[in-house]
Amino acid sequence: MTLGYMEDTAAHPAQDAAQCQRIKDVLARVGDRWSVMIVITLDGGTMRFNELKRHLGITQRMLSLTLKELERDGLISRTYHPTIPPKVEYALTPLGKSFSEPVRSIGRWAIDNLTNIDVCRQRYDAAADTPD
Amino acid sequence: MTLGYMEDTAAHPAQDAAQCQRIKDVLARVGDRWSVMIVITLDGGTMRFNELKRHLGITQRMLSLTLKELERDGLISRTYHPTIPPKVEYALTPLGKSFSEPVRSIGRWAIDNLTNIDVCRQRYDAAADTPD
DNA sequence: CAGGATCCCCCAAGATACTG
DNA sequence: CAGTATCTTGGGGGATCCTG
Repeated sequence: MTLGYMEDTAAHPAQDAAQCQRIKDVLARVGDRWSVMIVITLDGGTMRFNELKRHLGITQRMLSLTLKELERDGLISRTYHPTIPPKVEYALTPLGKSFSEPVRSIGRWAIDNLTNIDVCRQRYDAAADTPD
Repeated sequence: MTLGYMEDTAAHPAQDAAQCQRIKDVLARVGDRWSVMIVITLDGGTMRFNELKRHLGITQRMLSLTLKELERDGLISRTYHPTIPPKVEYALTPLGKSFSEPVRSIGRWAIDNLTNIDVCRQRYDAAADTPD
């Protein structure tokens, strides 16, 4: 599988289609805004629930849901300390850490090209204002 | 900027916050399902509108909108051939190609860890069924 | 063929309130 | 503190029809 052209080949059409679907699934999870932000954040070290909440400016609900999904996928671990008040720590698993690498490369690209994209947008918008 | 912990530091709080926001913006564009799929597909070579449409199983509307955004961001180029019938070719720009690299690394990670994630999910779901 | 214009639906995600 | 439960809404995105 090449990640490039992904059309059905005469050779193994159904298999490719299935693979593509699976990749879409993973990318859906991975592409999710909050998932990415959480992974990036936890890459900096273990954090508690409300720490993440404040840090990301995410709502309680979305944080809770996203963390559960990430834990289900094995990307993060949840450690509950039955103290009073309770304390729950979230951290990247080895799988999560391996995932954070390509994610960081995307992040780095984003940083490196922020202004680049801005220039493109301005040029595009300017051209739209002056049609011809 | 480290992409790790991104909390306000005493040093430059506002700047960090602004950067984070920008990164979120770019990731929002980049994280978009169709944007990623289109970039991956075009990484395989130039394609026409309906080719992309068939290939991705995307609706006309979404394809049109997403292509416009990608063009605005300078990731893809649009070449119009005023023939009859008209012919429009889409291709990655150099910026788009540079972006496709980290995207491909994510794709590769996804492929490498599909089964890995499946196992984690099954284990998680099984544990949920047998709550201790 | 390449797309613009419209209508419409559904659910992702925010806000709010409550609990162990 | 670390969540769950419930209600509500914006807009993402599909379907359909139309044009140069």
